[in-house]
Amino acid sequence: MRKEPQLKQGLGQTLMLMTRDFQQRLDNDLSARGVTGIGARHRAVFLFLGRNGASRAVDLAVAAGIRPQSMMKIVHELESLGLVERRQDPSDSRAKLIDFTPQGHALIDELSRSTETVWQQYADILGTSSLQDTVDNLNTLLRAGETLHE
Amino acid sequence: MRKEPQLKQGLGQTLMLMTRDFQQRLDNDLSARGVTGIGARHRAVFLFLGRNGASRAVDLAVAAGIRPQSMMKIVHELESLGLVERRQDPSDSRAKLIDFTPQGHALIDELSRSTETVWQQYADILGTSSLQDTVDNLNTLLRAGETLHE
DNA sequence: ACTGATTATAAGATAAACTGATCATATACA
DNA sequence: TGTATATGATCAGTTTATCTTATAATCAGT
Repeated sequence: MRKEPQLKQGLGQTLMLMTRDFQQRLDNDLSARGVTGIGARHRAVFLFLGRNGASRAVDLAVAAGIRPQSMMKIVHELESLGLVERRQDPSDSRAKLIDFTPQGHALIDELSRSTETVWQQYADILGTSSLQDTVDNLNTLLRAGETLHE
Repeated sequence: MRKEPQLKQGLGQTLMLMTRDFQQRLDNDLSARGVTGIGARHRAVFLFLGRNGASRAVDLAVAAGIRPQSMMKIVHELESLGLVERRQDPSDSRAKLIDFTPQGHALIDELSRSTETVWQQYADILGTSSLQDTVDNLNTLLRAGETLHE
């Protein structure tokens, strides 16, 4: 019915919709295993902490591409859910380190499993190596533009 | 400079940040040629109309991945800027067709030129064929998941 | 010690999308 | 023909996510 999209003009749209697609698949898988009430921005924090260990709010914000003040709200929400805690950074008395609580540790496991599931769903469509190439290419573009956004 | 932030980002994060990167590059290029005040969601409408011709609000909404009620607001904004107009759809008296005004036509040209520029920036990093493959793969994933989101 | 940068944080504003409801018209079918 | 259901546009109000502005504490370099 509708025309074939012109890829050059549709790149922005493709990226936006793929972002949604991924998050929706993740939502679906998490819901299926009974994990609810944790949105995409919460998950971003969790996955970052899982990869990088206890972190400062400012680093979480940079990774999420938002302001530290905006990240505070997310952290407070996770804190009041008992999933993360803030403790003093011993190396800098201005800073606080955000880290998992034991409950948070349980959740990161679920989350990791779900991201793995979605990855596999994508791999089933594209094949593992094409998917890997695609993600590598995106990350290459991202790193190339890193200096651009400050 | 502080610690390295993102060496191995998760896929979700990569997609989210790439979406931002693209929009930011587009913003930069448009600003450089004096086009301002048109955000990403406005551009999405414009590019869709450029590809598909006069369209219904509901189709614009689907393409943007948002609700028709949300799309209304965007259309109203573009209308009050004199960039699009709504006219009766002759084939369905419930429906209205959203289309460019002459001013809108001028803007779509600028916009096309800028998307071309950003595409070229990316091509300079990855090479044309890798970039093309990457976008093709994303679109494949997107089409595969189309039935999933309704 | 002074200066400027960094970190956390609060408060309020703004943006962008949502839900729910209404109205008009179209389409299917008994 | 008439009635039920679906579609399309649209409004009002709400929620969510982020931004801007501002404050206070601490750090690092001169």
